[in-house]
Amino acid sequence: MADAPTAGRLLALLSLLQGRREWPGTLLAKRLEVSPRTVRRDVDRLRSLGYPIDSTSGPQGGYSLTAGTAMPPLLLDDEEAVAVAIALRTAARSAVAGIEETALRALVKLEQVLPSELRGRVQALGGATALVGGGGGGPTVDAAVLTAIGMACRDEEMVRFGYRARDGATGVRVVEPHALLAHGRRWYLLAFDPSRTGWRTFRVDRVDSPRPAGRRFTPRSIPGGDAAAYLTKALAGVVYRHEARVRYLVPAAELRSRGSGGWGGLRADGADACIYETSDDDVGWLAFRIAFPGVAFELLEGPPELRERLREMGERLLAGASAAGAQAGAGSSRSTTAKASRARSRSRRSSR
Amino acid sequence: MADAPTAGRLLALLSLLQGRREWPGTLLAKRLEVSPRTVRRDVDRLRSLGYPIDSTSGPQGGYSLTAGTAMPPLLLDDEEAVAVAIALRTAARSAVAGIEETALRALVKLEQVLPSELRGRVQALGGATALVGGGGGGPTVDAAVLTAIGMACRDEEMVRFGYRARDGATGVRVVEPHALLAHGRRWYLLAFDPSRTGWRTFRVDRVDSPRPAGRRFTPRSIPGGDAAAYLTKALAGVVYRHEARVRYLVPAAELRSRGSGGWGGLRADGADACIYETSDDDVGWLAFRIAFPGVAFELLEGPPELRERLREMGERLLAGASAAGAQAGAGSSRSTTAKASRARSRSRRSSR
DNA sequence: CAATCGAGGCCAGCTTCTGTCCTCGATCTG
DNA sequence: CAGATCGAGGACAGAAGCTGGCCTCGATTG
Repeated sequence: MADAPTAGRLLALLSLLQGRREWPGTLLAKRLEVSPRTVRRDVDRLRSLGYPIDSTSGPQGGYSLTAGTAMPPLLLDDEEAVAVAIALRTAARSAVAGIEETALRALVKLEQVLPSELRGRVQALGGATALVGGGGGGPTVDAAVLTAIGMACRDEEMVRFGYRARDGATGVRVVEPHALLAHGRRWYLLAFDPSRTGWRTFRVDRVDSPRPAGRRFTPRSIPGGDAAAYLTKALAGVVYRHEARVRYLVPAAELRSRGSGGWGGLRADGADACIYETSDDDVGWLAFRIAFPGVAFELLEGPPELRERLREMGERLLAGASAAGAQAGAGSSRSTTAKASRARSRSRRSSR
Repeated sequence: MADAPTAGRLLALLSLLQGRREWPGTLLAKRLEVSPRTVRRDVDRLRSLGYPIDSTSGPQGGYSLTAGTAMPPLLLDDEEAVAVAIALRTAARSAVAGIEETALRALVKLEQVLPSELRGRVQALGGATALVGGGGGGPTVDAAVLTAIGMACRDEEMVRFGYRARDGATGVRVVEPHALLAHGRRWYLLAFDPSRTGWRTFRVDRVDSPRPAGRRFTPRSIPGGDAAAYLTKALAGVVYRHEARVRYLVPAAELRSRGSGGWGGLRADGADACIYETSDDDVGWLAFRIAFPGVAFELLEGPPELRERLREMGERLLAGASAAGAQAGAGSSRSTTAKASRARSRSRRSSR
């Protein structure tokens, strides 16, 4: 019983139409094993369901799905689904500003229905993937952790996880998850902790193996009403361990167009320079962020460790550039300019 | 006529099930405006169509869509669709190795049906996005160009575009597009050029405003049968302007785990080091690629310009860290600020 | 144990769908 | 320009398929 011939055929038709631009009606009829008349009727049905289907007459005419006003269901094949999952994982980890939360929501939706075999492929591919700009280190957010929590948020289900507090102490929490918010490069979970009868924010990169606790809860209203506002307020009190102020010798727009300037404030300083203020718990990541644009800069303010780290990076470059190739390299010895020798003489310490 | 009540309801049901984990049958019945009995039948229908729907009995029971063996159609809302589109655009531009082509295919599928209003939002958000690792420069591939060509490939439709050849000469081409392939950080179009009666590879970043030429073609078989193999062979003859060989003082696996080692060959050199061979037309990008891992290295072989560029980068870092512009080449640096000199005077390594 | 909720068989009635006609209009090709 | 191809869509009869009631049964929760 219940094989729903028409409904299934409509889905198949949608799938076919998404795979190619133009389909002649007769071909569709053959594929769907119905008469051409029925195909025409099916197309009508889809249209009346809101899917915009163009049709052209004459030889080489046919049907094609076009852009309308509503999103039709996306019918992805296995490979495409894996690609979308991986793309969303990296996007959720802040490859692009402003879409993290939405990307995560879509990812949760996808992972819920992703066949386990495909999930394995996503793991395999995505696991090997480095974070964008990850060269400088910084905490890593596991996409699996994110989606697990995201699912709990969506389903209003309590979640249990291990948490490593800032002082290093670890413990198990069971909380009512309310929202996952990306702030800067980090993800925060805003949740109500019943055992402490209060709202808490958790850094997701410190969350360990979250799993549904099995109990439902009815959402409480967040103080202030807005999760983002609450988080901002909660974070305002937190000062990252290391702060830095940098002056770049290029206009602010230049930096922004290169994708820098996030995770802190960037403002113009005259027409040809700009000031970048940022902070982080991790000196390595802070240094990488500053050096990333590859533009001349001055470190106006910052902890000694940061200066040291930047020097190390610089000396590593000088050392590497001056290395063995000079004696063995074919024609590359020409480049011993005054600037280079001066640089070498300054970098006595070998890297690592 | 033709309102297809059941088919539409099945789609709606799928959409509802994707939006939440558990739905009680009675709630679904109310939402879909049918009797609970019909809901049960609809669930049966979906199951017989291959969608795995779990159900739990008892109070707080309900239906939920779970992972099965086939991908169900993804029903995204507008925001999610935008997020997916942007995520795929960045993924196609090689954020993750190995899924570029598939991501592009999915993107083509999505863009075909993306409502124009949403397309505008994708443009607005995606346009502001910098390329991954874009700090070092290198050619930019426009996602719109990619999808336009990708659509032509899929639909076996001839495509017309402006092309800037390697020597700088520009011209208009009308070709039969066969495959888009990502190689290293670049995209290549493998196409048959009827006006020259031969196969050509085009670098997509040199393609300008592609648009469908309006004519169809029947695909020819690619010499050798495999597009990827053909491209590899075609590119083997091409030597990039600048070649480099670098020795990193960390194991190869370490680099790979950080997302480096692409766009060239990476092989182990003993247990604690590895050799990286790569080439590029652009020295700046080459230098960035080498410096990106933030690991001690030796430049074994490379053009003088590359050494010079690496030194420049190193000196910029040292200069910036010291914030003493006295000998910096930029010349624009002003007097050492009190803050900066104070900071320098206390620079000493500290623990983490 | 009682209440809740899904599973599913059965049936009557009716809506809906399909295939097969048919004509008409658009489009491309020779 | 004529003919071929292909979509649009009306009409119709017969065959499915679908729905909403009913019912019983089993699982789960409190």
